[in-house]
Amino acid sequence: MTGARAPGAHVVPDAASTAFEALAEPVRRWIWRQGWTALREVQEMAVPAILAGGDVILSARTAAGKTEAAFLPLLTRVLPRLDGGRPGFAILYVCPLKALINDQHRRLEGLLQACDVPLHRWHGDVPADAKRKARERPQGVVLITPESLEATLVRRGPDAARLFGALDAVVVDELHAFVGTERGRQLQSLLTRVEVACGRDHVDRVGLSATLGDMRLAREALRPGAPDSVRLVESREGGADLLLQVRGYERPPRNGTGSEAADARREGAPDADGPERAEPVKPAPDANGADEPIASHLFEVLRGRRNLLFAGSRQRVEVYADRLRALAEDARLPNEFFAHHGNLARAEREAVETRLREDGRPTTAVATTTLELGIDIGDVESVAQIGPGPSVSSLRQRLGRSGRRPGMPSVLRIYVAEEAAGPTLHPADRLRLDLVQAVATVDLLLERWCEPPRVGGLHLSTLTHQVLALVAQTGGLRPDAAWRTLCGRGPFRNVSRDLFVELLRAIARPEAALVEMSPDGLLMLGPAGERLAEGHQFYAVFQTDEEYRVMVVGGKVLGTVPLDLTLAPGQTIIFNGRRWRIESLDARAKVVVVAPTKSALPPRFGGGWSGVHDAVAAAMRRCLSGTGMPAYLDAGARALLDQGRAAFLGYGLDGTCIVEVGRDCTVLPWVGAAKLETLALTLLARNLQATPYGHAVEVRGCSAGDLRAVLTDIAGSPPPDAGALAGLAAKPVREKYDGYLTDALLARSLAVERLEADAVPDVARRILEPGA
DNA sequence: GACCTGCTGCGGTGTG
Repeated sequence: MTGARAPGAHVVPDAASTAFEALAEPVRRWIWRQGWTALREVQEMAVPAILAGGDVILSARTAAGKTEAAFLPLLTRVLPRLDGGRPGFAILYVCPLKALINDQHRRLEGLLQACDVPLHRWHGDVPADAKRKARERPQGVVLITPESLEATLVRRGPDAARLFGALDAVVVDELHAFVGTERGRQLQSLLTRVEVACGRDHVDRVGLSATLGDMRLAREALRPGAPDSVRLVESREGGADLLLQVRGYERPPRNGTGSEAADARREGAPDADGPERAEPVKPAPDANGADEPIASHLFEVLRGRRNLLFAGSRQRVEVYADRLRALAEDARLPNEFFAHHGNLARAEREAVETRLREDGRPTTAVATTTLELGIDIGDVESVAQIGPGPSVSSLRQRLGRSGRRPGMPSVLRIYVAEEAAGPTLHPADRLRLDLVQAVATVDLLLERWCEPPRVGGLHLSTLTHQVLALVAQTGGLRPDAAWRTLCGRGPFRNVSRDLFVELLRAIARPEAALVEMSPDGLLMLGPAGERLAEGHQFYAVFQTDEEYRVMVVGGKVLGTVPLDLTLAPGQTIIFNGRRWRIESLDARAKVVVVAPTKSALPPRFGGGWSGVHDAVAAAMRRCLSGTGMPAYLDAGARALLDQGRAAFLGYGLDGTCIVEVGRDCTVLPWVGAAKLETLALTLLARNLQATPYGHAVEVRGCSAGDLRAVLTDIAGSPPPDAGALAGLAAKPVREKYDGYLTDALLARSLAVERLEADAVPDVARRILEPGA
């Protein structure tokens, strides 16, 4: 393991606390009773900033005390005003997870009691009776999800002014989880709608966040249109030392001829019923199993401790949880390895979280990104990861889960397996791009760089939803009033009046029927809009698919599996880290009943490849063209990097970005996913068979010379028309309400959100002359 | 070759 300085250096706070003196009497008394000797750095900094009023972002690592940093001064602000007895909540706290609301409720209960301020939980699992009582006597602090806030506005629009008219501030927790997403856009819109409904010009917003790559984007996210008015409180307290290792492994070559194996891999499951393929391609030995050397090393270093293992996909979570459990059984040890992902039942996941947080026994949670979020699991001793991971910011979140105790380092191990070299290995595989991506990601983390969220999208699906919600909330309004609330003052700033009218026309078409105009010029819900807005599934803006429940004989629900999965009685699956046989299946009730068994295969979940940021791709090229060997690589990883660099030079990639493979070409432009996708569409528009795959664009049936000629023409031409390129894309319907829009609107939104047409000539130039 | 998040109100019946 290699020591390296983690992002975040120690900062010594001022010894004398004027912040403490500024707090209200009951708040100070509560602090005394906690036995705190001093306020944490972020709290010292937050108190004067929040007492001064205005919008504020508090940024500090997990467990630095951000929640108290916000609530100590906010309570100080509201306490003098509570005696008047005016109805209405004083503080609205919004966060993305029900589990986090429950955590925060536990955490704030004592403080709020000491101040004699009511505290309400408000989400789908809270009994309707408690919510009714909070609605009847709105006072104090309410902890709510965006969806429950949406439901309140839609169902009780006329009540909004009474509930929220007296708000002193809104707290947005886990701000980074909202930036650039559909759900974040909905939340921004909700906060504007609350202000408008109450006739308020401005209600202070306080954003809490652990990881923020770009502070300007975070400020814009908290107050769209006025980022400069948002003050920033950034604490760097508590950065631990980092012990880091990247380990490399070679797995045995796949069966079948090289090209066949590569095709099968590229196109997913082998297709057995094609007449031209008499024998299906045999799956590789590891296709459904763990890499055995990785599993044994994990078992050796993780057992007996408290760890998180990020396995990369739900299927790999199941595979490794199952394999590590088996290794524990072989060693006659009690099991300490548990699966944790989004398809497991809440009770199963909570059992793992509770064991990590409260139980002294050694425990490793094998997880997807579920445990990156702010759920309280205490401190862990080490973090391990299989594969390069999706992004730098994700790696940073994972790292923050360990090394939280004073004097304890953060420990991170990354395991990368690449296919052993053989005559049939594809050039892209010879470059060892998984290992190179892991190195690039780690290097950028050590440089403290982090992907900025992708902002600036039109989000027309969510705008459609917000039009329906606003009409339902108000009972009908003039189109120009809707535009002013949602686009003029609200977050849909890049939607002009003309584009808004085009959207209204699209969703008013008879085949959509979401809205219609009343004779006196009011925007009303159409028949389909009424049905949507009345439904239980209306309040969330993100898309979800239907799934089967997995139930053990006797009735306990383990979790869910995708509906399109081919499941039949007699088949076996690995689920929740254990092996099961399917006993029966009820398609109407969507239930799979299972019983324990000895051997089984892991279930398949959906998914795809989302690619990397431009900066990661550029760092990958620097890594391959360099000669230095990072100190954090083990012998296996060093060998893989040597192989990748030899291949890089062998293909002449220091002087070109094109590798000719038989009658095809592989193009490696070292750019991120959006530029790669746009380049492929540009080539497609010129009648070349171009497909983005991984970090490359593959061009079928085209010589390097012909491809160069086309790229020379692209480099010398104006950028292609983004809308026309978007029209060629296969999947324009991506979000929940996209299906109601016209092709023209979908192409326009895709062009803005996913493509970078303006960059295409430059990308073509750099492919032709990489050194330039 | 990926991951995650969320959800109302009412009417019927049963119980103390």
